[in-house]
Amino acid sequence: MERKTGKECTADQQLPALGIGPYLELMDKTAVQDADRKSIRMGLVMLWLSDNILDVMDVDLAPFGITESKLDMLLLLMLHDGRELVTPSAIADRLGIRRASVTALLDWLEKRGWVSREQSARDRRMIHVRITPEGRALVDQVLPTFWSTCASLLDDLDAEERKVFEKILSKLHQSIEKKVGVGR
Amino acid sequence: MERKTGKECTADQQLPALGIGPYLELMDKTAVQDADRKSIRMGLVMLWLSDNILDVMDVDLAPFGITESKLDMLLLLMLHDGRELVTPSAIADRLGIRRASVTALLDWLEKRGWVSREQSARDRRMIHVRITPEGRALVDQVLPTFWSTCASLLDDLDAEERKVFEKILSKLHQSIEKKVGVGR
DNA sequence: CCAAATAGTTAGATTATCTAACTATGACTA
DNA sequence: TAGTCATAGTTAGATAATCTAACTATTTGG
Repeated sequence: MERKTGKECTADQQLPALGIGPYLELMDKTAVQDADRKSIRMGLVMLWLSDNILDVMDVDLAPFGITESKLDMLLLLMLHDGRELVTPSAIADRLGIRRASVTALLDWLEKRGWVSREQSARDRRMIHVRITPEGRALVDQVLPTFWSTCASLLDDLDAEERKVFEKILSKLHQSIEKKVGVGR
Repeated sequence: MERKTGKECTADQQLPALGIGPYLELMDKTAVQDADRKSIRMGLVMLWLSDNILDVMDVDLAPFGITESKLDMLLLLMLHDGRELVTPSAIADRLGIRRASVTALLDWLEKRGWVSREQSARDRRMIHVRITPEGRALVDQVLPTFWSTCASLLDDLDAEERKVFEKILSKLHQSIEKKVGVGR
Protein backbone atom coordinates (compact mmCIF):
# COMPACT_ATOMS: atom_id res chain seq x y z
CA MET A 1 0.00 0.00 0.00
CA GLU A 2 2.76 2.39 0.94
CA ARG A 3 4.40 3.98 -2.05
CA LYS A 4 8.10 3.55 -2.35
CA THR A 5 9.58 6.95 -2.01
CA GLY A 6 13.20 7.54 -2.70
CA LYS A 7 14.29 6.92 -6.24
CA GLU A 8 12.77 9.31 -8.67
CA CYS A 9 10.36 7.87 -11.18
CA THR A 10 12.09 7.69 -14.52
CA ALA A 11 9.56 5.64 -16.40
CA ASP A 12 8.79 6.48 -20.00
CA GLN A 13 5.45 4.76 -19.75
CA GLN A 14 2.05 5.28 -18.32
CA LEU A 15 1.91 4.68 -14.63
CA PRO A 16 -0.99 3.43 -12.58
CA ALA A 17 -3.02 5.69 -10.38
CA LEU A 18 -3.24 6.29 -6.68
CA GLY A 19 -3.09 3.16 -4.57
CA ILE A 20 -5.86 1.89 -2.38
CA GLY A 21 -4.44 3.09 0.90
CA PRO A 22 -5.74 6.64 0.80
CA TYR A 23 -9.19 5.41 -0.07
CA LEU A 24 -9.27 3.00 2.83
CA GLU A 25 -8.17 5.73 5.16
CA LEU A 26 -10.94 7.95 3.91
CA MET A 27 -13.52 5.23 4.11
CA ASP A 28 -12.71 4.73 7.76
CA LYS A 29 -13.29 8.42 8.40
CA THR A 30 -16.49 8.50 6.43
CA ALA A 31 -19.75 7.41 7.91
CA VAL A 32 -20.17 4.13 6.10
CA GLN A 33 -22.25 1.31 7.44
CA ASP A 34 -20.00 -1.29 8.91
CA ALA A 35 -21.55 -4.10 6.95
CA ASP A 36 -20.51 -2.48 3.68
CA ARG A 37 -16.90 -1.96 4.57
CA LYS A 38 -15.69 -5.28 3.33
CA SER A 39 -17.51 -5.00 0.04
CA ILE A 40 -16.22 -1.52 -0.49
CA ARG A 41 -12.71 -2.59 0.27
CA MET A 42 -12.98 -5.40 -2.26
CA GLY A 43 -14.53 -3.08 -4.80
CA LEU A 44 -11.63 -0.73 -4.35
CA VAL A 45 -9.19 -3.51 -5.02
CA MET A 46 -11.15 -4.41 -8.15
CA LEU A 47 -10.97 -0.83 -9.30
CA TRP A 48 -7.26 -0.69 -8.68
CA LEU A 49 -6.77 -4.01 -10.44
CA SER A 50 -8.75 -2.77 -13.42
CA ASP A 51 -6.51 0.22 -13.89
CA ASN A 52 -3.40 -1.81 -13.54
CA ILE A 53 -4.39 -4.81 -15.61
CA LEU A 54 -5.08 -2.54 -18.55
CA ASP A 55 -1.77 -0.93 -17.90
CA VAL A 56 0.08 -4.23 -17.95
CA MET A 57 -1.49 -5.07 -21.30
CA ASP A 58 -0.65 -1.64 -22.70
CA VAL A 59 2.94 -2.01 -21.68
CA ASP A 60 3.21 -5.49 -23.16
CA LEU A 61 1.68 -4.40 -26.46
CA ALA A 62 3.69 -1.20 -26.73
CA PRO A 63 6.80 -2.83 -28.28
CA PHE A 64 4.66 -3.84 -31.25
CA GLY A 65 3.60 -0.27 -31.81
CA ILE A 66 -0.05 -1.06 -31.27
CA THR A 67 -2.66 -0.45 -28.61
CA GLU A 68 -5.54 -2.56 -27.42
CA SER A 69 -8.16 -0.55 -29.29
CA LYS A 70 -6.31 -0.94 -32.54
CA LEU A 71 -5.61 -4.60 -31.93
CA ASP A 72 -9.30 -5.08 -31.26
CA MET A 73 -10.07 -3.68 -34.65
CA LEU A 74 -7.48 -5.79 -36.44
CA LEU A 75 -8.72 -8.94 -34.72
CA LEU A 76 -12.24 -8.15 -35.71
CA LEU A 77 -11.20 -7.74 -39.33
CA MET A 78 -9.09 -10.87 -39.22
CA LEU A 79 -11.97 -12.88 -37.90
CA HIS A 80 -14.31 -11.81 -40.66
CA ASP A 81 -11.80 -11.78 -43.46
CA GLY A 82 -12.94 -13.81 -46.41
CA ARG A 83 -16.24 -14.60 -44.76
CA GLU A 84 -18.04 -11.29 -44.67
CA LEU A 85 -17.63 -7.81 -46.01
CA VAL A 86 -16.99 -5.49 -43.12
CA THR A 87 -18.07 -1.87 -43.17
CA PRO A 88 -17.06 0.94 -40.81
CA SER A 89 -20.60 1.11 -39.48
CA ALA A 90 -20.53 -2.56 -38.59
CA ILE A 91 -17.20 -2.07 -36.87
CA ALA A 92 -18.61 0.84 -34.90
CA ASP A 93 -21.49 -1.34 -33.75
CA ARG A 94 -19.25 -4.22 -32.81
CA LEU A 95 -16.73 -2.14 -30.94
CA GLY A 96 -19.38 0.06 -29.37
CA ILE A 97 -17.83 3.28 -30.61
CA ARG A 98 -18.99 6.01 -32.98
CA ARG A 99 -18.54 5.92 -36.69
CA ALA A 100 -16.32 8.99 -36.47
CA SER A 101 -14.02 7.16 -34.08
CA VAL A 102 -13.81 4.24 -36.48
CA THR A 103 -12.79 6.62 -39.23
CA ALA A 104 -9.94 7.88 -37.09
CA LEU A 105 -8.79 4.40 -36.15
CA LEU A 106 -8.95 3.23 -39.75
CA ASP A 107 -6.99 6.25 -40.95
CA TRP A 108 -4.25 5.36 -38.54
CA LEU A 109 -4.18 1.67 -39.44
CA GLU A 110 -4.40 2.38 -43.16
CA LYS A 111 -1.50 4.80 -42.99
CA ARG A 112 0.61 1.94 -41.68
CA GLY A 113 -0.66 -0.40 -44.35
CA TRP A 114 -2.40 -2.76 -41.94
CA VAL A 115 -5.88 -2.31 -43.36
CA SER A 116 -7.29 -1.26 -46.71
CA ARG A 117 -10.50 0.49 -47.66
CA GLU A 118 -12.42 -0.09 -50.84
CA GLN A 119 -15.66 1.43 -52.00
CA SER A 120 -18.47 -1.03 -52.41
CA ALA A 121 -19.65 -1.45 -55.98
CA ARG A 122 -23.17 -2.35 -54.97
CA ASP A 123 -23.81 0.55 -52.63
CA ARG A 124 -21.39 3.33 -53.24
CA ARG A 125 -21.99 4.86 -49.85
CA MET A 126 -20.37 1.87 -48.26
CA ILE A 127 -16.74 0.99 -47.71
CA HIS A 128 -15.34 -2.50 -47.38
CA VAL A 129 -12.55 -2.71 -44.88
CA ARG A 130 -9.99 -5.49 -45.03
CA ILE A 131 -6.93 -6.45 -43.07
CA THR A 132 -3.85 -6.57 -45.32
CA PRO A 133 -1.25 -9.33 -45.33
CA GLU A 134 1.02 -6.98 -43.38
CA GLY A 135 -1.73 -6.42 -40.84
CA ARG A 136 -2.22 -10.13 -40.57
CA ALA A 137 1.51 -10.62 -40.08
CA LEU A 138 1.47 -8.06 -37.29
CA VAL A 139 -1.39 -9.78 -35.53
CA ASP A 140 0.35 -13.14 -35.84
CA GLN A 141 3.37 -11.59 -34.24
CA VAL A 142 1.43 -9.90 -31.44
CA LEU A 143 -0.96 -12.68 -30.48
CA PRO A 144 1.46 -14.91 -28.58
CA THR A 145 2.35 -11.99 -26.32
CA PHE A 146 -1.27 -11.08 -25.98
CA TRP A 147 -2.26 -14.57 -24.90
CA SER A 148 0.63 -14.91 -22.54
CA THR A 149 -0.15 -11.59 -20.91
CA CYS A 150 -3.73 -12.73 -20.44
CA ALA A 151 -2.66 -15.99 -18.92
CA SER A 152 -0.03 -14.35 -16.75
CA LEU A 153 -2.68 -12.41 -14.90
CA LEU A 154 -3.48 -15.64 -13.08
CA ASP A 155 0.11 -16.68 -12.49
CA ASP A 156 -0.04 -16.59 -8.74
CA LEU A 157 -3.26 -18.53 -8.30
CA ASP A 158 -3.10 -22.23 -7.61
CA ALA A 159 -5.33 -24.83 -9.22
CA GLU A 160 -7.94 -24.71 -6.51
CA GLU A 161 -8.14 -20.94 -6.59
CA ARG A 162 -8.44 -20.90 -10.34
CA LYS A 163 -11.34 -23.24 -10.14
CA VAL A 164 -13.38 -21.07 -7.82
CA PHE A 165 -12.21 -17.91 -9.49
CA GLU A 166 -13.54 -19.17 -12.78
CA LYS A 167 -17.05 -19.29 -11.42
CA ILE A 168 -16.70 -15.93 -9.75
CA LEU A 169 -15.40 -14.36 -12.92
CA SER A 170 -18.30 -15.57 -14.92
CA LYS A 171 -20.71 -14.19 -12.35
CA LEU A 172 -18.92 -10.86 -12.37
CA HIS A 173 -18.95 -10.87 -16.13
CA GLN A 174 -22.69 -11.30 -16.20
CA SER A 175 -23.22 -8.82 -13.45
CA ILE A 176 -21.21 -6.06 -15.10
CA GLU A 177 -22.64 -6.87 -18.49
CA LYS A 178 -26.05 -6.25 -16.99
CA LYS A 179 -24.90 -2.91 -15.58
CA VAL A 180 -23.28 -1.58 -18.74
CA GLY A 181 -26.06 -3.02 -20.80
CA VAL A 182 -28.64 -0.80 -19.15
CA GLY A 183 -29.86 1.92 -21.44
CA ARG A 184 -28.63 0.46 -24.68
CA MET B 1 -21.15 -12.86 -25.47
CA GLU B 2 -23.28 -12.08 -28.48
CA ARG B 3 -23.85 -8.41 -29.05
CA LYS B 4 -27.38 -7.26 -29.19
CA THR B 5 -27.89 -5.97 -32.64
CA GLY B 6 -31.02 -4.16 -33.59
CA LYS B 7 -31.61 -0.94 -31.75
CA GLU B 8 -29.14 1.72 -32.70
CA CYS B 9 -26.78 2.82 -30.01
CA THR B 10 -27.89 6.19 -28.76
CA ALA B 11 -25.66 6.48 -25.74
CA ASP B 12 -24.04 9.79 -24.95
CA GLN B 13 -21.40 8.07 -22.91
CA GLN B 14 -18.27 6.08 -23.38
CA LEU B 15 -18.97 2.52 -24.31
CA PRO B 16 -16.91 -0.54 -23.53
CA ALA B 17 -14.83 -2.28 -26.13
CA LEU B 18 -15.20 -5.43 -28.14
CA GLY B 19 -16.58 -8.37 -26.22
CA ILE B 20 -14.74 -11.54 -25.49
CA GLY B 21 -16.36 -13.68 -28.12
CA PRO B 22 -14.13 -12.68 -31.03
CA TYR B 23 -11.05 -13.27 -28.96
CA LEU B 24 -12.16 -16.74 -27.97
CA GLU B 25 -12.87 -17.55 -31.57
CA LEU B 26 -9.44 -16.41 -32.57
CA MET B 27 -7.78 -18.26 -29.76
CA ASP B 28 -9.32 -21.46 -30.97
CA LYS B 29 -7.88 -20.87 -34.41
CA THR B 30 -4.49 -19.96 -33.10
CA ALA B 31 -1.98 -22.57 -32.13
CA VAL B 32 -2.15 -22.26 -28.39
CA GLN B 33 -1.21 -25.05 -26.08
CA ASP B 34 -4.32 -26.67 -24.74
CA ALA B 35 -3.27 -26.33 -21.15
CA ASP B 36 -3.20 -22.55 -21.44
CA ARG B 37 -6.62 -22.16 -22.91
CA LYS B 38 -8.45 -21.90 -19.64
CA SER B 39 -6.06 -19.36 -18.21
CA ILE B 40 -6.23 -17.29 -21.34
CA ARG B 41 -9.97 -17.39 -21.32
CA MET B 42 -10.03 -16.20 -17.72
CA GLY B 43 -7.45 -13.53 -18.47
CA LEU B 44 -9.65 -12.31 -21.28
CA VAL B 45 -12.58 -12.02 -18.95
CA MET B 46 -10.42 -10.09 -16.51
CA LEU B 47 -9.39 -7.73 -19.27
CA TRP B 48 -12.97 -7.23 -20.31
CA LEU B 49 -14.02 -6.68 -16.72
CA SER B 50 -11.27 -4.14 -16.25
CA ASP B 51 -12.49 -2.04 -19.14
CA ASN B 52 -16.04 -2.23 -18.01
CA ILE B 53 -15.55 -1.72 -14.31
CA LEU B 54 -13.75 1.54 -15.01
CA ASP B 55 -16.56 2.43 -17.31
CA VAL B 56 -19.19 1.81 -14.69
CA MET B 57 -17.35 4.06 -12.27
CA ASP B 58 -16.93 6.76 -14.92
CA VAL B 59 -20.62 6.70 -15.64
CA ASP B 60 -21.56 6.87 -11.99
CA LEU B 61 -19.22 9.78 -11.33
CA ALA B 62 -20.19 11.71 -14.44
CA PRO B 63 -23.28 13.37 -12.92
CA PHE B 64 -21.01 15.09 -10.41
CA GLY B 65 -18.91 16.57 -13.18
CA ILE B 66 -15.80 14.79 -12.02
CA THR B 67 -13.64 11.92 -13.19
CA GLU B 68 -11.72 9.32 -11.25
CA SER B 69 -8.36 10.99 -11.81
CA LYS B 70 -9.64 14.25 -10.46
CA LEU B 71 -11.41 12.60 -7.58
CA ASP B 72 -8.16 10.82 -6.74
CA MET B 73 -6.46 14.15 -6.46
CA LEU B 74 -9.16 15.70 -4.31
CA LEU B 75 -9.18 12.71 -1.99
CA LEU B 76 -5.45 12.93 -1.63
CA LEU B 77 -5.68 16.58 -0.70
CA MET B 78 -8.56 15.95 1.65
CA LEU B 79 -6.62 13.27 3.44
CA HIS B 80 -3.63 15.47 4.05
CA ASP B 81 -5.47 18.67 4.69
CA GLY B 82 -4.45 20.25 7.95
CA ARG B 83 -1.85 17.59 8.58
CA GLU B 84 0.75 18.21 5.93
CA LEU B 85 1.55 20.76 3.29
CA VAL B 86 1.09 19.16 -0.09
CA THR B 87 3.13 20.22 -3.10
CA PRO B 88 2.51 19.38 -6.76
CA SER B 89 5.67 17.30 -6.81
CA ALA B 90 4.43 15.21 -3.91
CA ILE B 91 1.11 14.77 -5.68
CA ALA B 92 2.89 13.65 -8.82
CA ASP B 93 4.82 11.06 -6.83
CA ARG B 94 1.74 9.81 -5.05
CA LEU B 95 -0.40 9.56 -8.15
CA GLY B 96 2.42 8.22 -10.28
CA ILE B 97 2.07 10.90 -12.92
CA ARG B 98 4.33 13.67 -14.16
CA ARG B 99 4.53 17.08 -12.63
CA ALA B 100 3.25 18.57 -15.86
CA SER B 101 0.16 16.42 -15.63
CA VAL B 102 -0.43 17.58 -12.09
CA THR B 103 -0.24 21.18 -13.26
CA ALA B 104 -2.96 20.48 -15.80
CA LEU B 105 -5.18 18.71 -13.29
CA LEU B 106 -4.70 21.48 -10.73
CA ASP B 107 -5.48 24.16 -13.29
CA TRP B 108 -8.76 22.42 -14.00
CA LEU B 109 -9.68 21.93 -10.35
CA GLU B 110 -8.61 25.44 -9.42
CA LYS B 111 -10.71 26.96 -12.18
CA ARG B 112 -13.73 25.35 -10.57
CA GLY B 113 -12.69 26.55 -7.15
CA TRP B 114 -12.13 23.11 -5.71
CA VAL B 115 -8.46 23.56 -4.88
CA SER B 116 -6.25 26.54 -4.16
CA ARG B 117 -2.55 27.14 -4.74
CA GLU B 118 -0.34 29.24 -2.54
CA GLN B 119 3.35 29.91 -2.82
CA SER B 120 5.41 28.64 0.06
CA ALA B 121 7.07 31.34 2.11
CA ARG B 122 9.96 29.14 3.19
CA ASP B 123 10.96 27.93 -0.25
CA ARG B 124 9.52 30.14 -2.92
CA ARG B 125 9.89 27.47 -5.58
CA MET B 126 7.24 25.44 -3.89
CA ILE B 127 3.48 25.63 -4.01
CA HIS B 128 1.13 24.50 -1.31
CA VAL B 129 -2.01 22.96 -2.67
CA ARG B 130 -5.17 22.79 -0.60
CA ILE B 131 -8.67 21.56 -1.10
CA THR B 132 -11.21 24.36 -0.66
CA PRO B 133 -14.44 24.12 1.35
CA GLU B 134 -16.27 23.82 -1.98
CA GLY B 135 -13.98 20.98 -3.02
CA ARG B 136 -14.59 19.30 0.28
CA ALA B 137 -18.33 19.70 -0.18
CA LEU B 138 -18.09 18.12 -3.60
CA VAL B 139 -16.17 15.16 -2.26
CA ASP B 140 -18.68 14.72 0.55
CA GLN B 141 -21.37 14.67 -2.04
CA VAL B 142 -19.60 12.22 -4.34
CA LEU B 143 -18.27 9.73 -1.82
CA PRO B 144 -21.52 7.89 -1.04
CA THR B 145 -21.96 7.17 -4.73
CA PHE B 146 -18.35 6.19 -5.04
CA TRP B 147 -18.58 3.72 -2.17
CA SER B 148 -21.82 2.28 -3.35
CA THR B 149 -20.49 1.77 -6.86
CA CYS B 150 -17.48 -0.01 -5.39
CA ALA B 151 -19.67 -2.24 -3.29
CA SER B 152 -22.09 -2.88 -6.12
CA LEU B 153 -19.38 -4.58 -8.13
CA LEU B 154 -19.83 -7.56 -5.84
CA ASP B 155 -23.61 -7.49 -5.81
CA ASP B 156 -24.12 -10.86 -7.39
CA LEU B 157 -21.69 -12.81 -5.25
CA ASP B 158 -22.97 -14.70 -2.26
CA ALA B 159 -21.29 -14.77 1.13
CA GLU B 160 -19.28 -17.87 0.40
CA GLU B 161 -18.03 -16.53 -2.89
CA ARG B 162 -17.07 -13.23 -1.34
CA LYS B 163 -15.00 -15.03 1.19
CA VAL B 164 -12.90 -16.89 -1.34
CA PHE B 165 -12.84 -13.96 -3.69
CA GLU B 166 -11.33 -11.81 -0.99
CA LYS B 167 -8.29 -14.03 -0.79
CA ILE B 168 -8.01 -14.25 -4.54
CA LEU B 169 -8.24 -10.50 -4.90
CA SER B 170 -5.46 -9.93 -2.48
CA LYS B 171 -3.27 -12.39 -4.34
CA LEU B 172 -4.05 -10.72 -7.62
CA HIS B 173 -3.34 -7.36 -6.08
CA GLN B 174 0.08 -8.47 -4.99
CA SER B 175 0.76 -10.19 -8.25
CA ILE B 176 -0.10 -7.19 -10.39
CA GLU B 177 1.66 -4.84 -8.03
CA LYS B 178 4.78 -6.90 -8.59
CA LYS B 179 4.35 -6.65 -12.36
CA VAL B 180 3.74 -2.92 -12.55
CA GLY B 181 6.38 -2.33 -9.92
CA VAL B 182 9.13 -3.76 -12.15
CA GLY B 183 11.44 -1.10 -13.44
CA ARG B 184 10.56 1.61 -10.99
C1' DC C 1 -38.93 12.68 -58.76
C1' DC C 2 -38.13 14.22 -54.42
C1' DA C 3 -37.87 13.72 -49.41
C1' DA C 4 -35.95 10.95 -46.00
C1' DA C 5 -32.65 7.71 -44.50
C1' DT C 6 -28.01 5.83 -44.48
C1' DA C 7 -22.74 5.66 -44.87
C1' DG C 8 -18.78 7.77 -44.20
C1' DT C 9 -16.01 11.83 -43.32
C1' DT C 10 -14.66 16.28 -41.40
C1' DA C 11 -14.16 19.68 -37.90
C1' DG C 12 -13.66 20.71 -33.43
C1' DA C 13 -13.74 19.44 -28.56
C1' DT C 14 -12.41 16.84 -24.21
C1' DT C 15 -9.62 13.96 -21.01
C1' DA C 16 -5.47 12.26 -19.55
C1' DT C 17 -1.33 11.50 -20.38
C1' DC C 18 3.60 12.30 -22.04
C1' DT C 19 8.46 14.78 -23.09
C1' DA C 20 11.38 18.64 -23.44
C1' DA C 21 12.48 23.03 -22.59
C1' DC C 22 12.07 26.98 -19.71
C1' DT C 23 11.95 30.12 -15.30
C1' DA C 24 12.57 30.84 -10.71
C1' DT C 25 14.79 29.80 -6.66
C1' DG C 26 17.74 27.57 -3.40
C1' DA C 27 22.10 25.19 -1.94
C1' DC C 28 26.73 23.87 -2.10
C1' DT C 29 31.41 24.54 -3.18
C1' DA C 30 35.77 26.55 -4.51
C1' DT D 1 30.78 35.32 -2.47
C1' DA D 2 30.24 33.90 -7.30
C1' DG D 3 29.30 30.17 -9.98
C1' DT D 4 27.39 25.95 -10.80
C1' DC D 5 24.09 22.55 -10.02
C1' DA D 6 19.70 20.84 -8.48
C1' DT D 7 14.82 21.35 -7.61
C1' DA D 8 9.91 23.13 -8.24
C1' DG D 9 6.66 24.39 -11.13
C1' DT D 10 5.00 25.81 -15.63
C1' DT D 11 4.65 26.06 -20.62
C1' DA D 12 4.50 24.29 -25.16
C1' DG D 13 3.50 20.82 -28.02
C1' DA D 14 2.39 15.94 -28.85
C1' DT D 15 -0.48 11.56 -28.73
C1' DA D 16 -4.47 8.42 -27.98
C1' DA D 17 -9.13 7.57 -27.73
C1' DT D 18 -12.99 9.07 -27.56
C1' DC D 19 -17.26 12.33 -28.36
C1' DT D 20 -20.93 15.52 -31.00
C1' DA D 21 -22.54 18.02 -34.81
C1' DA D 22 -22.53 19.13 -39.30
C1' DC D 23 -21.55 17.87 -43.94
C1' DT D 24 -21.42 15.03 -48.57
C1' DA D 25 -22.67 11.31 -51.24
C1' DT D 26 -25.82 7.98 -52.36
C1' DT D 27 -29.81 5.08 -52.07
C1' DT D 28 -34.62 4.12 -51.24
C1' DG D 29 -39.48 4.52 -50.95
C1' DG D 30 -43.59 6.86 -51.64
